[in-house]
Amino acid sequence: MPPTGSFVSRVYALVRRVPRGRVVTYGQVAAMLGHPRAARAVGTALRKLDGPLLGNVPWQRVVNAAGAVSRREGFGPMEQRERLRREGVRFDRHGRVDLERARWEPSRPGRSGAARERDRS
DNA sequence: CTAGTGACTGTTT
DNA sequence: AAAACAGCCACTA
Repeated sequence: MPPTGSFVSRVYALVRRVPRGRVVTYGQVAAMLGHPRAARAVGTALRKLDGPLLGNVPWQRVVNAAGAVSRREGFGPMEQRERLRREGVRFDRHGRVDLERARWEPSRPGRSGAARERDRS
């Protein structure tokens, strides 16, 4: 387990708050934690996810600035894309998410409420 | 303390 | 649109 209060544990804590069907970017997470230039370190943190945390941290909801699933060692982006699809996240033909629509921001209302009203028009 | 190591990102080819 | 580059960073050996 990462030390309480460490950058890594704070990344996990934040990602846990991302709702189903919504995504955030590495850079966004870094910025929200007060380290706007630590996007890469966020990826490093998620890469080390294991044990019980794997089941408690919705790591699939973190994508890169282009809205795509980043490449990594081990397994391909298949699993992450599948997990997101299962939550209702749509991908375009380039395998990218429409961040304008799916990006989650704590301040911004979710799919229910004002946002739905806004999208109708 | 020094040197890598990437689930990153904005800029430039 | 895609690839190469160059900063950036927490973490690890």
